[in-house]
Amino acid sequence: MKKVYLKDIAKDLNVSKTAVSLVLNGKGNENKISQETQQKIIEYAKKHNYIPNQLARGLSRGKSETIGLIIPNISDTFYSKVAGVIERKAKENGYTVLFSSSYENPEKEGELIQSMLNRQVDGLIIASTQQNQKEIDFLKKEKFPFVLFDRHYPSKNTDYVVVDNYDGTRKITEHLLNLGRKKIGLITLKPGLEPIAQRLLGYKDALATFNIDLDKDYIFEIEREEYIHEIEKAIQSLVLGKNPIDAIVFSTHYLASQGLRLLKKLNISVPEKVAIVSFDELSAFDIVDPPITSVIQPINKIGCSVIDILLNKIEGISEQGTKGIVLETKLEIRQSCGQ
Amino acid sequence: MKKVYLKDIAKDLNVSKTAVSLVLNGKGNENKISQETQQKIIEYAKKHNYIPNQLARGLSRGKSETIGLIIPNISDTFYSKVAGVIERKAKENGYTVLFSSSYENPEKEGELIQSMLNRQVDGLIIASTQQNQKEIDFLKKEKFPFVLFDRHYPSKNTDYVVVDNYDGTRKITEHLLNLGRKKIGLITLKPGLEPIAQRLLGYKDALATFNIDLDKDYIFEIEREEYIHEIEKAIQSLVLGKNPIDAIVFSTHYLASQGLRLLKKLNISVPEKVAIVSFDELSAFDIVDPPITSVIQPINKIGCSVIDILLNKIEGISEQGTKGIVLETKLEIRQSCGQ
DNA sequence: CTGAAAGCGCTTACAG
DNA sequence: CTGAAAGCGCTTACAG
Repeated sequence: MKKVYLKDIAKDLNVSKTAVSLVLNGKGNENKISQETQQKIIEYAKKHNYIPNQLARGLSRGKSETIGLIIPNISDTFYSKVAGVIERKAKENGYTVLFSSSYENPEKEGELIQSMLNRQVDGLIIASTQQNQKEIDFLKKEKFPFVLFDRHYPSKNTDYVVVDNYDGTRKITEHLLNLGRKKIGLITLKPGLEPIAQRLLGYKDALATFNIDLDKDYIFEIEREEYIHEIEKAIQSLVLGKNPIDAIVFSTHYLASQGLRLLKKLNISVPEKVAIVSFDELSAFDIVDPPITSVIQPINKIGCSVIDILLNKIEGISEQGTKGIVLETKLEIRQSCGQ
Repeated sequence: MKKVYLKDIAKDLNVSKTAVSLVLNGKGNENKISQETQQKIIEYAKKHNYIPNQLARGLSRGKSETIGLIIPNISDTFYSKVAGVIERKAKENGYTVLFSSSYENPEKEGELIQSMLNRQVDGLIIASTQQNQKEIDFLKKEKFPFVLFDRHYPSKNTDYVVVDNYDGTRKITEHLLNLGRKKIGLITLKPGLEPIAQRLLGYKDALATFNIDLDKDYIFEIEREEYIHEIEKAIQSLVLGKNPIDAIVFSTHYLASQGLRLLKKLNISVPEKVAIVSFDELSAFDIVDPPITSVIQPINKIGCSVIDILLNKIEGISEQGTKGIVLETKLEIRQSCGQ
């Protein structure tokens, strides 16, 4: 069975390519093509398993019905879950999604943006490394539809969807303070990303609210690629140092789980001796020993908001300016913070 | 800044489109285009931010440099991790990956295959619902490059990469038996998927090896979409029934974590009263209370093997027949099985 | 209602 | 070394 093309159908059925194209795109009626002809064409297409070439179609129409999704890492729970929501919503609207991971590498991210543009995606969704000013400016200048999520460029006027990282960390730190913990460490990542900056701020402001002086030795800013190694030093210093802490705030789920692993190894009782809380979570955090108190991100809302904004942009419904959405997080109190 | 095309470069530089195309595709030297001209073209392209249209390129060359990945659910850890590996490897070889989730819906899977074909992907990777004989046959007939993973069609002669589900479950069940557990329940999914069938077999054969009669009441085959609800009944029946078990084998990570949640709720001590083990794991299973003994799948190897086979197929290096790879699993003994 | 034709933006023999 | 031209497989005014 050889491949069949539009022209084959047209020839075999003694109609024009135009007619075939129109009918197969559901424009038969509005172009007043006889029911009989339409029937004939549709049946033939089905019978011979006609597969329209989207490349040709896209080229001709200047639209690919594809959305590009660039995230730090598809294997990370948070991103894979958001990706799931985005994909589902995109599909519902007739779009396929092309995804790629930047692995936090700005150059790679730049290349990915280029590559997506090459492929004529109709729009772009990016959880950025925040170090590609140039590309973002380019997209803006070209008025190319895109929306940032999770990490945006606060200084730039773009569409974005983020959660309130400041508020989340602040709430959770204050929760520890309310429980009487006074010496609270923070294990977070090296500066560079807006959410991380916000989480640091939230922690600091919570302490300030309770009139507790900030102890620089209580804050560890870890290199992401080296976190397994560096977090060990951080924990040891916080727990076994001269002035041991009684609680730790972890700014990501992987820092929290690794931190807990190490605390267990050191036989530090959690939460009795050291209470811990995490920004973001893993799906088993509720059955961990002890269950980890976490700041929960509204995954579904994030994905839906992103797609909504993007599709409106693509379809030109809302060209008036840009839209920034900041979503609330939710505190999930579990045992690790000492309730 | 308006968009620039091949023809613009050619015109502005007073060379032919051919020359521009050749140079930009790195074929300048082999076509003996003067260094000077090449330089000129490359600079111009960079300066004006020339973005070649991959749709046009693909259409013209009959190759899209894209791979389609169809999985049950991108949000599931296992698939998102394999997807990560596949994406990385694909990228290294110049391919972008188009991904879509079937959500275990055969019709949807069929549509996705069609859609990917429409988009002229060069090859397809599928973790199938195993209910699309027709599509698979079609791909085979067309000699379209594709490889199945995780779930394949045992009766069909295709390329595939799976793990030894039978062996994994058997090993882990025997481990329980060796520890003296005799009344071992199985909580698994309704039949339909090859891995699930194999896991059931492994469990049964392990019991047989130890001369233990199979008790039908100990096996619960759960409807996936209803698992939260159904597993509750299963656990209650196994644990609180007239003939309570002393161990449970869970055939997936989400069944295991949900099962443990329920056992905790019922105040059943694990592993003292009931030992549990899981096929596959979540990343926090080692810090869960108690840490869950699991059969680990070689994620990285799965992804690499899949890509290897597919790329060979696409590039026509190995047309001779099909290749089936069965990878070994690893037992990770933790506390939940009573060691 | 229908058909011939131009065009989408590339690549690639082919002739010089 | 280079250019004109055909072709990839569609869509879509436009003329009838």
